[in-house]
Amino acid sequence: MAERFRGESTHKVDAKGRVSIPAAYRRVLEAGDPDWTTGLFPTLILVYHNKGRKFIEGYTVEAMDDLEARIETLTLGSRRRRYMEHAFSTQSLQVQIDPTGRLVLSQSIRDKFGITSEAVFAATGTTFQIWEPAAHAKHAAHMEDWVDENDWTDDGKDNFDPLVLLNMPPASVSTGE
Amino acid sequence: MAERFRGESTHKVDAKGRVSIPAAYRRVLEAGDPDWTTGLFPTLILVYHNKGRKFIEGYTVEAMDDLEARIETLTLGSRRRRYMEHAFSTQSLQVQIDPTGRLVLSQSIRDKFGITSEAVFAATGTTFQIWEPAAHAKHAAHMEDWVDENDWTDDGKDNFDPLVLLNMPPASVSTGE
DNA sequence: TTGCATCCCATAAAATACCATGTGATACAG
DNA sequence: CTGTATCACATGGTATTTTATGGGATGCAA
Repeated sequence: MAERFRGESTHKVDAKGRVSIPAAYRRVLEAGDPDWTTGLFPTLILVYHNKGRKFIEGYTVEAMDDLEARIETLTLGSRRRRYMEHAFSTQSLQVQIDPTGRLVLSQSIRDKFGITSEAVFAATGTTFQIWEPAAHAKHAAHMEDWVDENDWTDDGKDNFDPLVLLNMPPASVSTGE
Repeated sequence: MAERFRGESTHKVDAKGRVSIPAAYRRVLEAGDPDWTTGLFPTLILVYHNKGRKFIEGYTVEAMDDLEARIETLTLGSRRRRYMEHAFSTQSLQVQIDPTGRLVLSQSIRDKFGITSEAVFAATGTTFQIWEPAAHAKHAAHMEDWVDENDWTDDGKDNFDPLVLLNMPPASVSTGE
């Protein structure tokens, strides 16, 4: 099992757009970069399409290879495939961590996500997200609200445990075609 | 079946947030870390989301792999899935036991759970919990109250045996979507 | 020449490694 | 068995190393 991104933290973004990547994430990026060896600085991929999301998504080289392999299983020339390419190839960029553990977010990307002096890093396992702090807070509150709106168990709303979410049949989704 | 955490104990937390892990738990953590061999120090995962709970939860590497595999069966992009990722990846961290059998709880985590000079460790089988002592006492009392409030058998409240709890159909849950 | 993007250097605070001790449990020799 | 040596555990302190963050100088391209 590949190493996974864990944890969340907030970091300063300076006038040049430099941000420190949480040290714990660096270990994962190193492990997920086939070309990395001690002394080198790992490469990662940032996906900045923002259809339905307000964060930049960070992938290890390995994780992006996997995702691309999955995209390539879609029918060549299909809309779905073109859209995935648009979202994950066109609107992404490959960057390298600098010697002090930082990466640079260009002005245009910062503008796109409203990032100014600080950014929140939130891990989700195989990827991590970079958010404008207020947007992240709002998103987190949204998720809590969703949980609060439902009565998940016979044990009262105050005793919700996320694990009950595993005890249910998956929700169905439309295929869109 | 993997080894299981058992027992409870209280340990000092020093100014740096260091706490000894009960020696008995260490054996379980070692057994549950695929990379561990004699002489090494096992890795574990701490989950600190506190929706409906007031404790930090400790997982072996193996137990967390299992949980993640289950999370990955949820539909990618569904609310449920995102919530699980938020709870168990974003609000978690991987740590390693140090040579003296301790782990470090950062200031922010200690603040979140009100932990200051002492912490209670309580085993629950596949995971263990870390509590602020007073919160743990309250929680324990709460559980006893719950038992006392119900008439479980025809044998009178003073003759309650927890094993009767096994003689009941599981409670149903809502799907929330 | 002005706006960026790099590279190099600097530093305070935080995290980690390293070393030390008392104490209780355990093993072992006599 | 019984005194003693050994070991594991819980806990404390100090020394190093990593982080996170800042600034300036350099190169280049619009």
